[in-house]
Amino acid sequence: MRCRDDEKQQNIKRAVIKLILAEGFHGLSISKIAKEAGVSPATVYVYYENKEAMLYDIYRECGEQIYAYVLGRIDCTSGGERFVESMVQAYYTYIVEYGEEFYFVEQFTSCPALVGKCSGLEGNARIIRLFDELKRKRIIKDLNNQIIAAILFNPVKSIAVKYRQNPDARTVLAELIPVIQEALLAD
Amino acid sequence: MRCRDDEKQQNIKRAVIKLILAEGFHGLSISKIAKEAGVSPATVYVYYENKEAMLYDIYRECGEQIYAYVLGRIDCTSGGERFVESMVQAYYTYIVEYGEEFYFVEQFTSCPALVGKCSGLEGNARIIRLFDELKRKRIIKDLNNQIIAAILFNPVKSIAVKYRQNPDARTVLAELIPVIQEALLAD
Amino acid sequence: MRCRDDEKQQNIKRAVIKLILAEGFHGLSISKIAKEAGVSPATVYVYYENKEAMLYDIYRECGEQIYAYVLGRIDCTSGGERFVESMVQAYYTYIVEYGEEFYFVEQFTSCPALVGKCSGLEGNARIIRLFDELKRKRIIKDLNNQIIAAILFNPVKSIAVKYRQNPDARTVLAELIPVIQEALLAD
Amino acid sequence: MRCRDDEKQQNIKRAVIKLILAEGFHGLSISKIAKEAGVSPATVYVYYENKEAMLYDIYRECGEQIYAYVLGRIDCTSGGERFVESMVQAYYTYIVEYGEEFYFVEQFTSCPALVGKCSGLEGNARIIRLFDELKRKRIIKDLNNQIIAAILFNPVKSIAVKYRQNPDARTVLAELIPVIQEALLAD
DNA sequence: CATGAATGAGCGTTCATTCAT
DNA sequence: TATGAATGAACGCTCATTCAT
Repeated sequence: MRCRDDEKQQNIKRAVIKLILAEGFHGLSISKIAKEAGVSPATVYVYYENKEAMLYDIYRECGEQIYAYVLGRIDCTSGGERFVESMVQAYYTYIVEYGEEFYFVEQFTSCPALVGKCSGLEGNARIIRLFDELKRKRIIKDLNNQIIAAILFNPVKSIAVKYRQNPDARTVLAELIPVIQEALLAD
Repeated sequence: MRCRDDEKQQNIKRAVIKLILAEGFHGLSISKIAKEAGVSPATVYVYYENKEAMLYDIYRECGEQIYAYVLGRIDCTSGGERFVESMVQAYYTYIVEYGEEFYFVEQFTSCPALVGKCSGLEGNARIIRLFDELKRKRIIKDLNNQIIAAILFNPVKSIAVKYRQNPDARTVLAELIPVIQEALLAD
Repeated sequence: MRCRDDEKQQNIKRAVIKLILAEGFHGLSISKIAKEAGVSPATVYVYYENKEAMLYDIYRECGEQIYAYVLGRIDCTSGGERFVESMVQAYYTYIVEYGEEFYFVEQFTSCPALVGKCSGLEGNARIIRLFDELKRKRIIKDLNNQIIAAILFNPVKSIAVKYRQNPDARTVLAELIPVIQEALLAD
Repeated sequence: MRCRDDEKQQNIKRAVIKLILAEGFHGLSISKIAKEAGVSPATVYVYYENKEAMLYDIYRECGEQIYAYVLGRIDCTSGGERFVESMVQAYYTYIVEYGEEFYFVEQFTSCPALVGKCSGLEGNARIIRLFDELKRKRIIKDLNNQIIAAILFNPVKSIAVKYRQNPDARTVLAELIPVIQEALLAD
């Protein structure tokens, strides 16, 4: 018998991510996905149980990828300032390099109807543990984790979005880093 | 074609906002809207040219409403600390009181396919002018406006979303305010 | 506004009945029905909630029609022999004249998956009451109603089916009537 | 292509018969059959040329089985009354014991679109020959064979269906037997 | 202005069947 | 022989929109 082709599933995943950026969750359809992925609509159902499960699955993959990317590039051993800087840089680089995945996760996350049916990401728990550790070591202030995450990620995100493919972005980022450092790091 | 101040149009608008929260932009349909609003599908087209125009229109209304709400509750005359505090409080209160409108705007905004076809909101320009003025008065640091906005709004937003209807929210908010003040206010 | 067109619903009904005879319940599809009825597939859903409900509805109409037809042509006032004769003739004539409706009901009835979700026909209760009355009057034997109905209807049915459009049918029917009379009538 | 006496083919056959009872001919699909039979969809095509041929084949097997079962249990040597009684008992027992097969044949038979493409069953010819012989021996009346078959089989069938798993069935059957005897047996 | 009817196009999904192993 | 992958076609149904009143 023919064997499950991992490349086909990758094509489908890529098609979904690409189309979501171009047309949003509304405007996404199985037949568009199939056409973009170069397979038959029925083939999609070989790899995913249904559309909803497919989106959850891809969301999970992309969501975890973000955390893995950032966590893999953080420098936690050279003090708080370096920690913030490396985190911001990593997150910004991720958004620039993986824009499509990023926007997929963004749209999915900001839709309560979608994210509400989905359990939290594993990567998020890892970040929280990291924050707790850094607080214990008195590297960052003893703040609510939600606040830390919000200050650390959201401004970078909004700059990355606004300055998409604008060379000034790095300058703005350089301006942002000390602000975050001042806000989060213990004296 | 328009007939503002009509109760029917308000019903339609409310229906859209409610359904978007419950089911997302995907899953929204004219017939669902009509049913929820208690009108005929054809009636929707009396008030809006088509579905897309309807969404843009409602987005614009809701988006401007946020800025109007917050700008109307900011205290700009009692120093930077009070400015930050009043802004955070106003934004948080808005999200709690107008959750449906907030999520509608959030989802719309995070969808490039939608927001890309829409010009910026007027309220955003007013906020930018306010920032510029506060920078000129040396009340807030001379930072990129995108950074200021991101630091001011995004953490509040993520707390409001996470702590939805949780009484601890106000405590967390109180913790957040000094962090933002430290980050943004000129010494 | 445009008004619901009763003729359209009749066309749909006729299309269903015709197609069921030609192709069976399997092989029946909304698009075939729509084509045969000269309407759009979507129009079918103006008149029926869904395919299943449509079939139940048409089944009920056709089923009751059979009972109404036969009950309207029975001669109950001229003794048992005339009763049996008139019943047999009426039922046979119905099958010949309304073959499509008859086969629709037959197929529906013999499918447990379909008929099991459907409550009994009103006409059946009327027939049972008639049997009870005839038994009380000692016109027919005091037999289980199921037996009476089976002897009265099933042989006619199987002859009508086998001799479809064959002129010998009437001869065979004439042969059948006394057999049924002997079987059911009180001495 | 065939490989009779194979357990896989029996599983497929059983799956078809079971599913037809549960869901009707509409609602039957190769993949459901395969799942129920514990084989791959492709395997079905090893044993049957296509879906239609499979149904015809199984119908033929089940149809002949009924005749074989009943003919094997008839007592033709102890007079007409015993003949009718044994026939009724045999047929009833078959329906109770092989309900799934019975309903399969019933549904198939009552669908002109299916049965019309299928030649008559061999068992039917044997029954007809038996009737002719009994008529020649003046055991049963000289009636049209269709009538005999209808009176002999259909009432039993309708009682078996109505009284499915109801202990009263045997009582009703006992009531039916003399009626049939009176109707069919020569004086 | 307001409507329920009407629709062609498209939806997500499953179909019967074939392919490659 | 037996399989899971693969598919174009079709499924039942809903869509955004227009029509006739």
